[in-house]
Amino acid sequence: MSRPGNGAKEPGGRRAETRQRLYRAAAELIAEQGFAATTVDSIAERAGVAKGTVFYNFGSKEALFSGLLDHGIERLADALDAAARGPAESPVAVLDALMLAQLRFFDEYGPFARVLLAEMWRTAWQDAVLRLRTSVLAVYERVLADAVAAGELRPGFDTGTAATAVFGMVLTVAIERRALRPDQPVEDVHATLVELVHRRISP
Amino acid sequence: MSRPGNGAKEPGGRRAETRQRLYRAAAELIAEQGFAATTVDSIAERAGVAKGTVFYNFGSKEALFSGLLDHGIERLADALDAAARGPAESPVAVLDALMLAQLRFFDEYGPFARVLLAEMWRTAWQDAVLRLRTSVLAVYERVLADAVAAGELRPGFDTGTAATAVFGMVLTVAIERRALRPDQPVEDVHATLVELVHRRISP
DNA sequence: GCTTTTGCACCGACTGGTCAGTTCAAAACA
DNA sequence: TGTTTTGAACTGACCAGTCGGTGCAAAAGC
Repeated sequence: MSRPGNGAKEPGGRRAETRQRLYRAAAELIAEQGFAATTVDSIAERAGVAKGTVFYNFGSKEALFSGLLDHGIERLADALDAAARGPAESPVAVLDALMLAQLRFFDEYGPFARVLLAEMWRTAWQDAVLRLRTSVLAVYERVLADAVAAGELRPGFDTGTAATAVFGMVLTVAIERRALRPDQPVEDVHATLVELVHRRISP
Repeated sequence: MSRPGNGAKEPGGRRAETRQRLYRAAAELIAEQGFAATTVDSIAERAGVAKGTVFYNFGSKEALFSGLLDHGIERLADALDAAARGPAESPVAVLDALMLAQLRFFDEYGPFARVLLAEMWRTAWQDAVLRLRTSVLAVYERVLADAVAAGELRPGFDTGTAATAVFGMVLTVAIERRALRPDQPVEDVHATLVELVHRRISP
């Protein structure tokens, strides 16, 4: 039958590329207008694809969006994991690296950052939020726990809240920079955040 | 004309109360579902009012939302201003007070916090964002600038980015707490944020 | 006093338009 | 050859905004 057989796995495949284009178009439009205000027609048009293709590939508007969230969260988790595995002198230095990696990721996938921020706490996508918590926030929390273990943070420090705090801080700043100060180097923003969090200040 | 003509000004007036109820209902529903997905019918229903009343009072769905944003931003700005004017030993202590005030405000008006987070960067509401920046973020920025002047922060420190960072951090944490840890005292969350930002840590 | 008028605030059925999702035959691909 | 995409027509639900009408309390008239 004409049901989605496979072909979705191979990264370079025709179908995979169509999906990428749809993800990109959907992220842009939803970032601009929100999920409900974005029509499937407009997504298809921006992706340069027929409307039928959207339903052939995803089955529904919701499934497309759900796939988009999963896709983005997975890539973000990969980026943070990679940063966390790099060489670093101390847990706190790893925290720096994480923040920079998150900034760079959202610099590249700006529309996704806005989608994530806007939809993150919507009860409709609780599954995706759960994945965000277990695969992205967990990276931050682990590093903070390491810092506690290394004596760089007080024992008993609430690493869960702190992880959310740092993630939200970077997310907000990344979006603000893209919207209002696109020319400011990411490194400068990162330096400010590091100073703010680490108090590495020389008056 | 023969009669009060407005009635919108007097806080206890019938019309003012209707508007308050509509703001509240709209904030709750939009926080849950987003602006576009929220119908005027549902807002009216939750407010215990007929649909026509919404249009009588605000003219359009957009105008209602715009009014809601302004209303909330104004109250938030007032809350932060009050906190900033309170007695404090140093600019950094004022920063603490600001974060606590913001946490408390969003604790009380949780739905508004989510609306703000989700819609803040939507180009459609640029005016409201501008008001947020000039009346809310400016309070943070001023305090940070004071800290620079007092030698508590390095000269040249990017107070604009830092203000956004702190605001976004508190906003994110406030929403997460309400959604996932409603029993945790606001003061505990505040303490964690203060430690994170101030490095007041005793290993 | 007490009756009538005025107009604010509200009501809710109705309308005109929009959009998600379906269907399918034909074409393009690989 | 089987898979994927196309494009266009169709439907059924849904929704913002409209509009004629109601209730009511204060002011004006008597």
